[in-house]
Amino acid sequence: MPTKRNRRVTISQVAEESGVARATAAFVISGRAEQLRISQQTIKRVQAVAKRLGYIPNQLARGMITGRTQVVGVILGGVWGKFGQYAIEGIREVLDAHGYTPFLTIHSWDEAREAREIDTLLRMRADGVIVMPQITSRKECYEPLFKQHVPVVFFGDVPFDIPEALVAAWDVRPAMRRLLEHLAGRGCRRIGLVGERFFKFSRQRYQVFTETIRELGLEHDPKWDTWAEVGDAEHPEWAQAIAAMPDRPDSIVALNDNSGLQMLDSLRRHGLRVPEDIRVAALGDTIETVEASAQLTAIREPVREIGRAAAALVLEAIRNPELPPTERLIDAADLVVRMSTG
Amino acid sequence: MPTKRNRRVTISQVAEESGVARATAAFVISGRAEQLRISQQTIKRVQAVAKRLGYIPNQLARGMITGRTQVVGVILGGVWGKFGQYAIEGIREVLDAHGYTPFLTIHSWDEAREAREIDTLLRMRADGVIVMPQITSRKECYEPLFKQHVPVVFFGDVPFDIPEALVAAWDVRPAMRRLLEHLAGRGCRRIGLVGERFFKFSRQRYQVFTETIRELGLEHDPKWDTWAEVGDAEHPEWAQAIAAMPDRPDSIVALNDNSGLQMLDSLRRHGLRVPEDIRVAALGDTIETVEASAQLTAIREPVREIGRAAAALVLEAIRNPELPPTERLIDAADLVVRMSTG
DNA sequence: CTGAAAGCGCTTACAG
DNA sequence: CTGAAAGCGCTTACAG
Repeated sequence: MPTKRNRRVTISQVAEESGVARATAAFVISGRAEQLRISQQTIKRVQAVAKRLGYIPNQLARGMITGRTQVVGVILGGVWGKFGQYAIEGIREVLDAHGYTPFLTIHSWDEAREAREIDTLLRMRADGVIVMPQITSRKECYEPLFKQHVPVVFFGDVPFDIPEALVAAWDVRPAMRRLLEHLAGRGCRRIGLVGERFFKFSRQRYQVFTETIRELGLEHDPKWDTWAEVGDAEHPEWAQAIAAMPDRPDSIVALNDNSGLQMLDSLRRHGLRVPEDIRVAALGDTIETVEASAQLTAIREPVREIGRAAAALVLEAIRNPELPPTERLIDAADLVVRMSTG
Repeated sequence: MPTKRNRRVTISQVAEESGVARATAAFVISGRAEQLRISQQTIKRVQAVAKRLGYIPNQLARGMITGRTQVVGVILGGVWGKFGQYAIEGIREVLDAHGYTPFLTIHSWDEAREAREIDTLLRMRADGVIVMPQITSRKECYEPLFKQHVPVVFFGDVPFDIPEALVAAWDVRPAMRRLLEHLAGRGCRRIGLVGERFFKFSRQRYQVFTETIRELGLEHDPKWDTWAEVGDAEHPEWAQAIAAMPDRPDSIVALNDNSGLQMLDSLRRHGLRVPEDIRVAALGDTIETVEASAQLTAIREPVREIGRAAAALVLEAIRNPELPPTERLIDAADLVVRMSTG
């Protein structure tokens, strides 16, 4: 018989080779040697042997014992655009500092896929999960995580049927104000809106929108609003009603850049010139569609910061299972002026 | 004392609740019930109980026993551009079909980061690794994987000091031919080149370039060539020499789109008009820099297909540790004509 | 510091 | 099918 393949160096071998007890070696390796008042000399020796033998701790075994894998699942939509990169970097920065590893997965904007990824993370016994929810996913999708008491932090937004959750997201109030002031500065007075109803925060953003309109003394008529009813579909017909209005708005605020880009496209199809006839500005600047977004005035979402907040929150929840529902809101209002507002 | 947190349902509980032996339950759950000639009735019962209890197998425990985690580490540069998305989708498609899970990590074009990610995958006992090597990384970086006999498949290219490896990459010969024929069709005769020396395949691409030049009866003078000596740095000075040449080339082929984009920029800085004075065309169309790449004629790299090949190869290597060094080359020559060739 | 021991949740031969 | 058992590699309390 050949020797068993993949036979790795174990802590027992390190102990034996060092001439110490297994417990001693284990304490040295896990960096808690002081607890046992182990001499510096012994520590050095064990460390040297571990290095020489190429010892690499088995996280599986560790996880079995401690009940902690030190892994946090991260479910993204996909790896398009800068959004994902910044989000990951922010998340990783914080997890790293606390000895946790992100386990990155991707739902590709597919509900079934998202459910599968969640199942995988559950089997892998991730200690917690950070998820950018798929736009049509509902509470049911995350139920398995809740049932197993795996802390879930929602990144950016929450399905609206999950009223209480751990959330790290953008505080859009300052951004909304900045956006509307920018439009007002361009002479706009009559402000319409375009957005997607699916998420809780999208709805809250609408409220922020109407409140800010009022504060700034601008006009808003709900009949100028356009709401997407389906997830990813395109909406070339959106601007049809707007184009036909005698008293149409002079500008449109988009609750996210995706709907802003689609509105931009739709306005043109229906013969409206941007920015001459109508201006468009969006919350969020994730640049999914590149050429188009180069034309859309928008406010950058502080993705990296939200990533950090999300990671910090999931770690808190891992440490304290009793942590109540929490919303961490990051404000930022970094305006990028482009063609769509002239 | 509170009950221990995170206490999950175990196979023993499923067995007990089903009134069968633990071994029986284990066989049913792992889908090998026939081996023990377990009755359909028992199978149904155990499955029903498992479902009712919300049993989720512990992959850690499984991995401990079998020596296989069913996890394949995937190390990408980052999640910018379409490249990553397509690569992941291709990889996942194949891994999924074989019961493996991709463990996605990102080196962010940082050598130290790449080494850390590798260490993490080693601790997690990934069964194999697919890596898009960081451009300046050398053999040393992957040594820990080799030492532990973890199969490594290089995606797209290999550091040049690793002569023998498992590789899934693009067969650029047909693409090169297509690109040069396209340039010839635009009246080009004198072809220069720009590229990065760091990788093995970049070097091979040069050979393919010169051979194809010869086959097509085109001209090439090595003094027209530009080689990047450093990784990610920008090279605004690149075109200086070219602009000054009395007998300069009428077109430049880039060995990847990044160097093509930089050359495009550099040519303009030095007063050359593209495509009037000089044309540029690239191998690879990963669209990292968006606005710029909208101008660069290029041939798409078959990233999704390479992903599939890479995944298939790593699975073979996991099954057969004796698998000799292998190169899986995918050919594709999907030309996208843009401004840079007029 | 040592040494023996229990136990994490599972797989897997083995005798019945 | 059952039942008892070994073992994967580790952590962790415990008596010395």
